[in-house]
Amino acid sequence: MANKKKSKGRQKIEIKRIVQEDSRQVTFSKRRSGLFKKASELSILCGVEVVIIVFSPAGKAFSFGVPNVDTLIDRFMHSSSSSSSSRSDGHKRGSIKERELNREYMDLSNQLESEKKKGEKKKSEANEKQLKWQAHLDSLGIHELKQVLAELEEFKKNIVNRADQVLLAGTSMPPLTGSVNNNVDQYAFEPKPNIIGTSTTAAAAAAAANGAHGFGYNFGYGNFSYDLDQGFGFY
Amino acid sequence: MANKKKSKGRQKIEIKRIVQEDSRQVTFSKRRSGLFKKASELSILCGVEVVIIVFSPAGKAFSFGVPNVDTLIDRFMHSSSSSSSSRSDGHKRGSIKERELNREYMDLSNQLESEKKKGEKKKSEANEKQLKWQAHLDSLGIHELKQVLAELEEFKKNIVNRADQVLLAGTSMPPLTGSVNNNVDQYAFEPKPNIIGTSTTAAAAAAAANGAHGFGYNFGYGNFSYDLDQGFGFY
DNA sequence: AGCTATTGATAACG
DNA sequence: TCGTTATCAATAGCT
Repeated sequence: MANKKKSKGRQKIEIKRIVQEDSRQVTFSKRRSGLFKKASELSILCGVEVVIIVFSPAGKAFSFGVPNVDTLIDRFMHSSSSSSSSRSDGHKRGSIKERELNREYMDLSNQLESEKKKGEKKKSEANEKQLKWQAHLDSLGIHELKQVLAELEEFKKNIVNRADQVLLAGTSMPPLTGSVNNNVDQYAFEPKPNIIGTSTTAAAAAAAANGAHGFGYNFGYGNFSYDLDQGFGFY
Repeated sequence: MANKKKSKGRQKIEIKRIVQEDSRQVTFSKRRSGLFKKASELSILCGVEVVIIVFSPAGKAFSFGVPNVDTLIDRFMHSSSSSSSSRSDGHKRGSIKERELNREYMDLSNQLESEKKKGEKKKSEANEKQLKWQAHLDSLGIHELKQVLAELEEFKKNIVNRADQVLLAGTSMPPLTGSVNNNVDQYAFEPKPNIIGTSTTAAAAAAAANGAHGFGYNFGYGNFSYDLDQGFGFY
């Protein structure tokens, strides 16, 4: 049958950090390109000036500007409070308009996010979950398995971080970090980050997404589970 | 029934200045919106920082920035400039020198860290799970954490084994050992004090879930997150 | 501000 | 990184 598809074509994706390094890099490249193109079109179609700057995690800056980046940035800074440090505490001159816009984006993203909720039952015994997990594993392709592995790595790193933390705070023992892939994220476990503006922790909306097809892994300290919709967890 | 089309739908257009005042305005509005959305997605998907400024002919400035417009512009200016683009096909990226960027990035993070924390709690099932998880982790001593790690390793092995099976059974692929380069990003909502024009910042809910308040892990099949206010959770 | 019909962008693969 | 293709997402033209 000549119905052999050459590829699955574009698939829908959730807007959240791409874990796989290479995929993320590819997407970054493609989308940055697309973004610049869009900006270009906007400027031409509507006769407006646009500047975009993108900082990659590595610290590289990619910029785009019509008619010219520097000029526009200059103008922007002169037309607004150029004092760079004035955001120590949340909102300032919050106009109604900006508030609305913020909300707009919130809603927008919420839509994208809440799309993954097709809640079902949940909560079954660990054994049952484990069986499902096995079944699930069997159904995964190599790519998906790699994905899960990658995620697991991240998960592990944070436990390691937590361990290091404990060590630093208390007894003195050799850090676990040494035995694990370093490259440990600095912001991992210990909470410090904070948000400046509004923002209702989106966990709420997502939280509604109640369980589903999960599976679990039982061990000494509890039931470690992984849920298709909810991810890893302890019970 | 005469299947009357409700509209001609989208038609192909040339990328050149839209003459019709009204249409141009509408397009400006729509496309600007789309551009910001794309930027938001790029920042979330790839964990990068983005800033966009659009000057309307009237002199209004519309801006978008993750995590914050001013900060990024400052960084950009301090790191040098250049690299612009003009006209239609403006795919262009300019490499900016980096070096100090890392340090500045750190400073930025520290600033964000010292921000005030707002406490708001929501009760839901998921939230309870988060609390449980947090409590669980906190209660663990270094020894237990090591145990968890060990279990995690075993857990991983199972996945790897499964992957190997897949590999053996199917096409051959490169070794399956994905070390993940994690980079928890911090986003902040922060309306820019733009005098003229509207300013938006939108990491949106997805970003919040991804690390604004704490940090998040995105699993391909679910999420696992830690929030300053809500602790660990999955959804 | 909504609604489609289409075009345009791009995720998954080779 | 580049090319292909199937899909998904953005949006031009109307109301």
